[in-house]
Amino acid sequence: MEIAKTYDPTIVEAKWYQYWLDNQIFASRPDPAKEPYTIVIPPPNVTGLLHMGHMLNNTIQDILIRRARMQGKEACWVPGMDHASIATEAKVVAMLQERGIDKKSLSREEFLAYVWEWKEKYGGMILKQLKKLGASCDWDRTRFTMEDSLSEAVTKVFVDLYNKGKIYRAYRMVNWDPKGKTALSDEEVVYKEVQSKLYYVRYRIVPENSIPGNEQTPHPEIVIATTRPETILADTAICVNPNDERYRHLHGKMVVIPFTDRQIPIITDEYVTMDFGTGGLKVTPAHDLNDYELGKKHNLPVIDILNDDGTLNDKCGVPKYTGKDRFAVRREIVKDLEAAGLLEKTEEYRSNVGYSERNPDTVVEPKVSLQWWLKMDELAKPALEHVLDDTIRFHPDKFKNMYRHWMENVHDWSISRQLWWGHRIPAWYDGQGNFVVAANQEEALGKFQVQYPESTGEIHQDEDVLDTWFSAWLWPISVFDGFKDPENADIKYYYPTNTLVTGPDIIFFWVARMVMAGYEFRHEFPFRDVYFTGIIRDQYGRKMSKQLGNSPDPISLMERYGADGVRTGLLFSSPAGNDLIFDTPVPKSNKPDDIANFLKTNDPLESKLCEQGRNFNNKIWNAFRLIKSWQEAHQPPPTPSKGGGFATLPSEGVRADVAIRWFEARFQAALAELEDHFSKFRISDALHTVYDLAWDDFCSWYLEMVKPEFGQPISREVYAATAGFFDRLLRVLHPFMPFVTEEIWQSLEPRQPGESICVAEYPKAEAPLPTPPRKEGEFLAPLSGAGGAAILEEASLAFEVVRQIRNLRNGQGMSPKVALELLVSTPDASAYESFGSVIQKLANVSAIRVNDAPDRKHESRTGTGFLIKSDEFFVPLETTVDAAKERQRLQKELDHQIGFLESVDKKLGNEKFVANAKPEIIENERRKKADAEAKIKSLQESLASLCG
RNA sequence: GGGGACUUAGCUCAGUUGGUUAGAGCAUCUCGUUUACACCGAGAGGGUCGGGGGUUCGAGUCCCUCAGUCCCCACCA
Repeated sequence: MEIAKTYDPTIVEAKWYQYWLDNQIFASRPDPAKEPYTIVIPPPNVTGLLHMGHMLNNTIQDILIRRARMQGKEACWVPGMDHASIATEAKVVAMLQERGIDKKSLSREEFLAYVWEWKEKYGGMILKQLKKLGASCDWDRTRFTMEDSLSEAVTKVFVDLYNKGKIYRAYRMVNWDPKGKTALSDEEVVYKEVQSKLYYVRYRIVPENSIPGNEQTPHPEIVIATTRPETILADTAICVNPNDERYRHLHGKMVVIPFTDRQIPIITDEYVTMDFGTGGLKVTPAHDLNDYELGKKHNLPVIDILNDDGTLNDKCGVPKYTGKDRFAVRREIVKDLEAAGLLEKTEEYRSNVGYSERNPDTVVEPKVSLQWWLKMDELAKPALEHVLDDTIRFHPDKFKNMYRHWMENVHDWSISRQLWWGHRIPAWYDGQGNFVVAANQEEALGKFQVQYPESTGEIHQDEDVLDTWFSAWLWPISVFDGFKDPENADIKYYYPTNTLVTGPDIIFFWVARMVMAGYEFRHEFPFRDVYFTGIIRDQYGRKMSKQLGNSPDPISLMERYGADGVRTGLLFSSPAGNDLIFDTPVPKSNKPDDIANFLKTNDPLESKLCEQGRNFNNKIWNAFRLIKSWQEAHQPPPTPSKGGGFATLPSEGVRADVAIRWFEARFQAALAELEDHFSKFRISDALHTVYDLAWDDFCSWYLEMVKPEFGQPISREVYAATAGFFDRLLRVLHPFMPFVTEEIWQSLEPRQPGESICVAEYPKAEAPLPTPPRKEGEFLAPLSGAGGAAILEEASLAFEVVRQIRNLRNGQGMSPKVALELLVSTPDASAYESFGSVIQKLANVSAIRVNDAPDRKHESRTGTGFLIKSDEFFVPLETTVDAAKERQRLQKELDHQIGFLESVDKKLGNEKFVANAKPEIIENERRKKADAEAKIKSLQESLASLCG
């Protein structure tokens, strides 16, 4: 069989994903014999498309779930979608507008028909894209927040919370999105600092109201600084600080609103800061939260001059402004004020302005309106407590602080939205101002008969829908039908879930509220661990977003580098809890010209990270090709040997028992490291561990050790051990790169139909064993712990020797093909007994003579040497070495050692160090001193002999 | 304004209770097309650990301070 030299993921990935689906590998059902491991996906927007954030987030979830599945747990990853009320509605409104249809011209039913049509057409694309990534979700469990049974859950919860007195209806100041024409929660407002202006406006004092005898007042007017001059028309008072001497004489007077004949009083309140602006504040209760509170305190009227779409209504009292947008009016009124001599001056000013999260160009208006609210104080208590006491663990735990701060200052949640796409609020009204909350119209009628027997006529349901997050916060419960049937087998088995993987940007929107719902409705936490991924940024440090056009297309990336390549590429640089910079080139701005210029000289899909991921895949692929070639090569019959073991074949050239024992020990150490990383959610570190294990230890060292000469056979035992290692290596790699590992695993040995590496057992760490006697024939004994540590130490010495010899050749410009002789002088020869053949093979050493040349320094032969710890090495060379080069090298090393010795001597000569440091530290310093002294002595001798 | 974090090689980051003269990957440079892999192999160079001060026998690590970057919360018009 011919195996391609480079791995081609394109065909392979689709093939195996289909195989996994066909064989129901990802399907899960409660199995009391197994421990459940559950993840619910953060449901992406139903009409959303995959972006880099999803890639990272879902890769991490997939790694966790695949590993758990291989560890024999009942792994269940529930996928699904969010109806994304405001985001989807905004998209459909825009789509209709393009088609020339105005939402206002449609009935609710007509509009919703369009949304459902849109959802059918574009919905769920993201789930298909997740399959490309390799996400091992149980697709049979796919849920949608607007499907019937989840909608029922929402209604049930609403009615329940209303009956408990936690949901209420009230007039309050809310954040109003004039584009979406809906209320928003505090969390849906994004503040941006913008350059604006501070306008100093003159308000004329009404003379009739001036105090008698004081007509010659020096202040016929009061100047007020404002950033929003258009709201002058909604002012209901001017407020100054009572202690402000400048305005004492104006207390209680009236001023005239410019361009109107409306008069408002000058009131006093200590709330006003004297040293900001002019020390005077215009009070606009309808359009500013603080003014609203101030207005309530002083019983001021509320004059709302804005329509729902942000245009001015006729309450503004100036006909020419009526019907115009607030920003247009701002420009106009500034001109008018100036013309009227009422604008004293204008100053540049930076201030924070709230924008709608979903309509990012839309400035949010504070607006008083009648909305539904959810009381948060009681819900927050257990949710806060159990994060602080680590019942629910945050990774990284710095997010606990953020969480605590929000929970301690939580405001009631404004849950109603003036939209159509979403869960309609289950409240019914009669025409007389009465209402009831009920699961459906029939129940509502019943309630009316009991509560309002006098009520007559038709009832109608609330027109508004609920905030998207009001269904999302139920997700870990509702996906298992925990509301519909609280005692069903699924919810009892899978809940609480194990791990939530999400971005820190939705910690308040979603995570905090899920915790609340968990305790409120199941009296238990919804997940044990929350892993917050970083946010993906571009090379300029900007968050990747559609608006900026700075995100590479994930599907194209996967087509170029393979899903496995992109997965590993992303994770190579994913510090736990920190943002990650993705390295594809991006245009500096999203202006068409910039993009065009950018594309002329840049490849937007070029990514060193993904390349590294792809190269890693290829490396594994080629290890496979090598091992496979051995399998197919002729193997000799089992080699007879003493004691049930085997003798190394000449073609292998090394003591295979040493190679095998060493890699076994190395593998065990890596497994322990992996376990540690995973337990701390250090996923990127875990990848680095398997990367090093596979590339360096397995490919560069182990395979090179046992590799027979070209065309020569390998012994059956070594092949079996190697194939066994490779199999286990593939298993630890599989969660990170599912496709390539499946492809190789399937070809490595004949497999049964339906068999898959996805459900192959994850390698377990062996219990530590005592050092096995190093007798031939016992090499297969499992080895770790003390025995493992010893062999790992011997190996690292041997590897250092190999590196030094390679380096020496390199420095002398010698070909690797020239075999060298190696003389060793050492107090402990054991490492050379076991690893001597390894050194010979990998460094191309013809013979090692250990403690065999005590007088080698007096030998007349030319050569060169080096030191590792206390072992001295000498390589005799036929040809004369470049003496100058060699001297330079030795001198450099000598200088380093002298400096090193000085620093050690300084420490040991310090009485306080000897008195205070821990004994093992001092012992270590003494050893360092002895080593350095030995090295210096040897180096000096070498230099001397080189000169002589 | 309140809170949190970060600043280590050209770049992206490790450095877990303070203890060898600080590590990795990428990039750069040198050598090598040898027989799994040039999506490869063997090497090299590159850091006064943001600045300053302190604690300590000893500081990348702990404390203070200054500077810069970022995030969250609040929203004095």
